[in-house]
Amino acid sequence: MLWERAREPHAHRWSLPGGGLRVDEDVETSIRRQLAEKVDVRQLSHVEQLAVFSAPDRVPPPRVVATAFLGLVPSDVDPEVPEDTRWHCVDTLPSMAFDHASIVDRARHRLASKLSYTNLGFALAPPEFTISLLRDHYSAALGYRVSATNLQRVLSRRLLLEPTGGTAPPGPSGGRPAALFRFSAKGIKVTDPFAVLRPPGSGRPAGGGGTP
Amino acid sequence: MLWERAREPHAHRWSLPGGGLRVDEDVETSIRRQLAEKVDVRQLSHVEQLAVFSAPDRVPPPRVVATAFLGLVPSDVDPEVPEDTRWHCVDTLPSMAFDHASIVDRARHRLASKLSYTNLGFALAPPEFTISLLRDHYSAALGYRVSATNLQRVLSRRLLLEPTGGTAPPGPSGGRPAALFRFSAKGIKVTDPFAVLRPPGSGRPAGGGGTP
DNA sequence: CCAGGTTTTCGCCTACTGGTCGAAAACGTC
DNA sequence: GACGTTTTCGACCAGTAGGCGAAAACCTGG
Repeated sequence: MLWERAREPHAHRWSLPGGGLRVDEDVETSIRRQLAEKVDVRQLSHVEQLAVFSAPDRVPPPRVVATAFLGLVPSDVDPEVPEDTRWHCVDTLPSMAFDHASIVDRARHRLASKLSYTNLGFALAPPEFTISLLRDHYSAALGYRVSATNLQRVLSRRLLLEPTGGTAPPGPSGGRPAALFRFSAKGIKVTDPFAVLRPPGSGRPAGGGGTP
Repeated sequence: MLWERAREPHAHRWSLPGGGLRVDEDVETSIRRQLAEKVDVRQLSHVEQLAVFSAPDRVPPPRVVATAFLGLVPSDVDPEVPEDTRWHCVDTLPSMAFDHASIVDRARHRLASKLSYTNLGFALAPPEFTISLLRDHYSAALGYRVSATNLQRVLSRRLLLEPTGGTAPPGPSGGRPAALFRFSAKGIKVTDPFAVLRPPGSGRPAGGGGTP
């Protein structure tokens, strides 16, 4: 979501939403306040600090240090934005003001990485979703084709998919109706990473073996 | 590494090294400059932004926003520090000034997480190291026992371990001398994450099959 | 110099995980 | 009712992690 600057510097160029930090708020409160002027903040499914951008010449003087955030909105919400603001496809972004292009770059990298070691992918989808939708989001964020079969198995083996029982109507060209799922958070947040080097004794599920 | 504050507020309490950002430097340059007053900066094997701490009341007025960093030093360097500064064990830290305890907490969490999905573990060890040493670092950072056997296999399967040919002398109580390894960075940085959902066609190593 | 303790290293086995393929199911349209 | 489409499921294979236990290589004490 970009906003067309009205004033100099970089007037009429697209830039990320944001603004100054007030003395009585922390940075997350601040960015949520700034965003509230653009969209309904309750739509945000995830917000996290991205990085501090602080090159002395990143903006014309006076010097400004920016704390950039990564915010996600589920794909089902149709966020209405004010006149001077517009949603863009990340693959076809216009030229942007200041160092905002590199901020977007970092955000895309962060999201793609986190899809691998967290469950952040669910923050991209509505509360109820089909596997195909989820796969499309993964594909878009990662930049390569993802198999729905594999995605479903990997996620359901982690006990993250809970079928709602309902189905979604097929598209205009027919096809089997897709089953609906929701994110099954068994005390897990979408941001929790799963370890690769696990604690000892955690590879052994209860039971097993065989006393035939 | 903590530093004992000389002046109010929080005089005589331990705090993380740091200081004000100058107008002509970015935050990373700044923290490296601040650290240079304490230790030889060339010893740092890794530096990354941790997070911005910005609660309005985190320090007594006037308000200060801090960009915290995570810095790693290989375990073989014995960093000499000035009089007012000391290295502490992270498990037995003294009471700290401001919100610095929560900063340390976050740093420990970040390091433990990153050990799983990056090769940051190598930044904890000297250029040449034994598997046991590496395992000890992993165990300390993760907080649970790690098997040297498994660690070696996992890392060498990723082609990250390169034997130097040398061996390290055994400890005072004997034992087989340990082989020395170095980090084999084949165009890989210690910070590069490895994806769990891989691009299609990457599970197939060249060749394979069988035409006997 | 040999017996016993210690630490590292290697091989084997098992369970789990991810990737791929193809068949079957469930829909729409012609 | 035949055909195209999309989803779903099962099967197969290779790669990966965890867990022994044996062997190797060293030390010390008798």
